[in-house]
Amino acid sequence: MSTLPDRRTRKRLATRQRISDVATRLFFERGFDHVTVDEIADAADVGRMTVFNHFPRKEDMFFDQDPEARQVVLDAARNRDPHVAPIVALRLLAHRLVAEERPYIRFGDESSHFVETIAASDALKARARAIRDEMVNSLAHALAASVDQPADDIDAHLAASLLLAAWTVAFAQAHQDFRKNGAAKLAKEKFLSIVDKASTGIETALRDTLYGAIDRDS
Amino acid sequence: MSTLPDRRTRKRLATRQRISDVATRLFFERGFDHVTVDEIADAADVGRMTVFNHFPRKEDMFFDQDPEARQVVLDAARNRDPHVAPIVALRLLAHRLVAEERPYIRFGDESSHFVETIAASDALKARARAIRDEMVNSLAHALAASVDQPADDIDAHLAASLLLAAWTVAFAQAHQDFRKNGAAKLAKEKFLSIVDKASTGIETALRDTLYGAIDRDS
DNA sequence: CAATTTATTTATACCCAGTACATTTATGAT
DNA sequence: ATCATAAATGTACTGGGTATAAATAAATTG
Repeated sequence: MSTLPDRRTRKRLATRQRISDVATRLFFERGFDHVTVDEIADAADVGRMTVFNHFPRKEDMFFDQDPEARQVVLDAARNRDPHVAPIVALRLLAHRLVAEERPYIRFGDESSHFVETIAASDALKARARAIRDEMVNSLAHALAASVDQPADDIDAHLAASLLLAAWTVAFAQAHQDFRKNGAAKLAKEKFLSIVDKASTGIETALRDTLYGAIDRDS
Repeated sequence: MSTLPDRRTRKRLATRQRISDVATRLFFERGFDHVTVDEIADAADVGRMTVFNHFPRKEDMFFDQDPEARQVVLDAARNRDPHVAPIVALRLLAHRLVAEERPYIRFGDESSHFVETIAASDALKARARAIRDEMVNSLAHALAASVDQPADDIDAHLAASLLLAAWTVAFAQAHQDFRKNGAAKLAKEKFLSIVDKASTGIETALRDTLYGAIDRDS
């Protein structure tokens, strides 16, 4: 399948990884806003420009593994069981991700620290919102495509927007719950209960569309 | 009621207004990112520091009349008819605001240009998202207070988040519609149809809570 | 293996938003 | 007229991000 990349590529990836690791450590230790790019460059033993080569924005070092997380959601929208309505498929995805304890929907000390680091930084909060916005758009497109509708279909955008809003609230509340009780199990349950509550409502709003109903012709 | 402010205050407000006017004009002419704060200061004939005195962020000059817009929504949540469920009250507010053609929910060439200027600038988009986020929080608090629940009530947060997500989609789609057809009337109808569709769904999701149901004891 | 091309790293110099701090100037109060 | 206060301003700085070009290392070609 994947052939061994050449030395040039290996070194590039190694450098990138070293920068990411060093940056993550510093961000976690001292907070995003209190670490400068110059410090990261020094600590990773590379030039300042090299850092910006690999990470156009400082925030990209923090949200490094975000692309994979997005892909999981988009794949679920694209490869759903055709007998299950898109909104339902995404609700089931939430259950599966929580059950599998994926790195981005997990409730533990590490991910708590992650969330708190974001909360402490305006720049990170802004980037998190931007990522969510981009996610709304790509999810809307994926949903539309999954029912053979044009990419700018309004109901798809509405569904994507409401779903991600609900997930965001659920995630925030579940983390708050975890910080309070320290019980991952309860946090998970809280997360899913909010997702389920919102999903059924969104399904109702879009019940007359292709997103809330099962395809008739399959 | 409001007594005439003293000269000091009058001058301060005048300076502020002059900066805001000059900045808005420049932003509209050349795009937010292509106007520097120094240019604004020069054009308004004030020192650079004076600009930052009145507007801590460059973006604040653009979203100058935002605070009033927020207040309208919060007031509606607080002073609703007790026989109408909060979510319904906000749906009715949307209808009223559109009917009254409030500056922030209007569909015309001017507001189109406003929207396009935001779309062309990452900084403005980021600020718009931040404002929406703050709005979600204050609306959640207002909703919770309106039914005598604690400020961090989850259902209130869910309602606020879903409602603003829906409004945002509706606003964006209606503006897209207006740019395409140039018909304000159709754009209004599109806005309200999306708001209504989403609101009924949100109401369903929260039908067992105080936000989707009429108070029993009134 | 030597020569050449190509990708990566790096240094230098710059732009711009935003902050800290000190100073001046205009206004209000006594 | 004097004093206190608030607004406007100047200077100097921090830090993220960009443009450009030079240096270095790896791949490719003859």
